[in-house]
Amino acid sequence: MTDKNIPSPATLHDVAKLAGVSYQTVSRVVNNMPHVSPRTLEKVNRAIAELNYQPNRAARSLVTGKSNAIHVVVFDMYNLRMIPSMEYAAHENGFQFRLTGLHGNVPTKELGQKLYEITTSQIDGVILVLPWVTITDEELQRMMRGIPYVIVGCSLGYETNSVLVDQQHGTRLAVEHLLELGHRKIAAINGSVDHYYDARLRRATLLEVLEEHNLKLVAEETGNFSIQSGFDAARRLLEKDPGFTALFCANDEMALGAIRAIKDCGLRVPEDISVVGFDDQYFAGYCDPPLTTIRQDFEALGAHSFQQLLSLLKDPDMAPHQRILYSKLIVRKSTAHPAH
Amino acid sequence: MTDKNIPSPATLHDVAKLAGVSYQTVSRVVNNMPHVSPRTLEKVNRAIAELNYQPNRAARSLVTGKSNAIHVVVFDMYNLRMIPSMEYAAHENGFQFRLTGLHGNVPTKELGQKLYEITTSQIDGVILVLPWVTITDEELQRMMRGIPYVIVGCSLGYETNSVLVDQQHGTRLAVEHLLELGHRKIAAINGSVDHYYDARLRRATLLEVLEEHNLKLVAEETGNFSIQSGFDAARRLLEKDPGFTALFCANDEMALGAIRAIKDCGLRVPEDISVVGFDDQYFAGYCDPPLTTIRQDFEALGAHSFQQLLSLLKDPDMAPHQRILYSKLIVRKSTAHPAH
DNA sequence: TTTCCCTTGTGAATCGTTTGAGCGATCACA
DNA sequence: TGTGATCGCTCAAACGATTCACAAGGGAAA
Repeated sequence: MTDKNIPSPATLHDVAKLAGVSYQTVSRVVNNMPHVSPRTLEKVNRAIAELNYQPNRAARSLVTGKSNAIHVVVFDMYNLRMIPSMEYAAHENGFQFRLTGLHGNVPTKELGQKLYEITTSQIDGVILVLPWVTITDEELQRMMRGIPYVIVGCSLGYETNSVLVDQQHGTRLAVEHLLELGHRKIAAINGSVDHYYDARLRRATLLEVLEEHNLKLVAEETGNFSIQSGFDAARRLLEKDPGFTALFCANDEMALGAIRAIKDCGLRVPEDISVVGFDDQYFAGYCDPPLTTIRQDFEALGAHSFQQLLSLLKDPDMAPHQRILYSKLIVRKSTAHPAH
Repeated sequence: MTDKNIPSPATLHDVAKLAGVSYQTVSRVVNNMPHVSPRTLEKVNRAIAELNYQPNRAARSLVTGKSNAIHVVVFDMYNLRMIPSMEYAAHENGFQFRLTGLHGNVPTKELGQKLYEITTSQIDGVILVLPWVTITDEELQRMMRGIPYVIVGCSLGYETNSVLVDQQHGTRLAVEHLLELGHRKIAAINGSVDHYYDARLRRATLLEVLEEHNLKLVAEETGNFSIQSGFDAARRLLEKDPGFTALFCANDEMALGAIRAIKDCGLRVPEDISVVGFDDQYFAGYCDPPLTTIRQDFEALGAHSFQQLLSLLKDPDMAPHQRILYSKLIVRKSTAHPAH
């Protein structure tokens, strides 16, 4: 009924007929192939514009085996902030953007199934946002069946294209900041070391830097990166009362929760306890006190990962490399000299 | 070189050969069509499993004109929190998830171009996350070329499938809460009424409720929903010093910024000024003071919008309807009786 | 005028499916 | 035993592009 008003999209033939050339020639124009005179080019382009012609992606995909689309696989929707920048970069470069989120701790087999579906969908490239590493480079490479891919957020070794933030550098900045302020009794709320690559690196670096100064972590709890878990973890730390003067939190959300817990105990931040976060989430500058933290540029992470995929698409034989971004220390009001 | 190890995906023919039947029969099996004997079904299924067969989406798409995919168009990546729940629902139901974000204030023509590309890509359905309304129902309907779609976040009238949150109800809750506490001098930081449907409704309802109590807004500023803009707007309000005791903010981010500005002036929240936010973002319960706000269930919004699209896909002649979600008041510590 | 290249058209094959038509074989019923 | 109907399966034609090889026509250079 209403369907009558909707003309089915124009095809190559329609354009050809209107322009008075063969559909072959139209195909040449559409694909920017040589051997077409300016005059016919003009005619064809006008016909294309008039009919509002768009090549049928399915047909094109079928014969070329390509799709002009990339697929992003995100685990636990780990850091949504990367998504818009990836999406933007993809469309800017003429690629469709497809997304799938994996939930919970995905076993390798299920991941394999998902990747099989994706890699057999004529997709041009894949970005894997992997917060952990329960998979080897070889396994992944096999699963990807020759489709170009880049990994974001963790490293599987130098043989794999990846883009990541140097967690050791960032953590070092945070810890050394606390040390310079004079803190010696430092506690931490870490993320799950078993599940998160970043969490593991941050924790290891924390211990390493302390060791360099002949110090030990006075206490430690683990959270799941949520505000609530930071709150709970800080409560546990304070109950044990190990007398720490500074608290290193593996992300801003947990730092926010921790600050609430500290205040609830009648202590002040930073006078009694200094708190550093990680990530510089958009609320970090506006909580109370404004959070000293390590800024990670997630937008850049997303944009770079697409760029790397794009390079790989253009030159499939490109030597794999890792792109490392560095984070920086943002000093605000949640850290100060210890009272002593 | 490495390509040798990657077997090209199996086709219907491969499966057919292995199972010893014709490829059309395999097609029948794959598509759960009747008229296939249990014995051949069994044979074919075993062959499918053995070859790890996945139908070629492009080929299927080409002939059916469908894609088993939905496309979500988000303006300004307005509220990312809806994305994961949409994505999840889509994949749960066997649909691919494609995403495009539109940036800035997109003119209708450009929107039309984007939608043309999308609707001619054999997509099954579209979800439009539209924060504003510079387009009419008819225009949109024409642009969608018969592809089923639902709108999220604003209403284009009862003829259009949409799912939205009742902004008037939520705003009323917030304002009446302030009035019940005894506030009479209320100021507001609104979102841009020209650009956002929600902002317009919230502002209008705010004025309406006040009017019902024979009150007027004592002062008003406009922000762009960012923390910084809330901070700036609050500064301007305080400079003018209209002596308000309560501040209505059109979202939590602006409320957060406003609280910072208020504190910077040496005033206290809620003792000197009560603040209500909107949305109940995840940080709202943990800022200082914890924010009284209106909770909007964005996850439900995303899930429902997919469900509505799914119903529409199953029955294209379904009568259009609007699905309204209600928000609720979350009272925390940022509001109190006025000092007088 | 001849030669050659550049432009364009012709024709056909191919990509991996879906889908309606059609063809035997089976089976119930009279 | 003859007649349809039904069942299980196969044939063959699309779907809309890309990508060959090849030939015809035109214009410019020799």
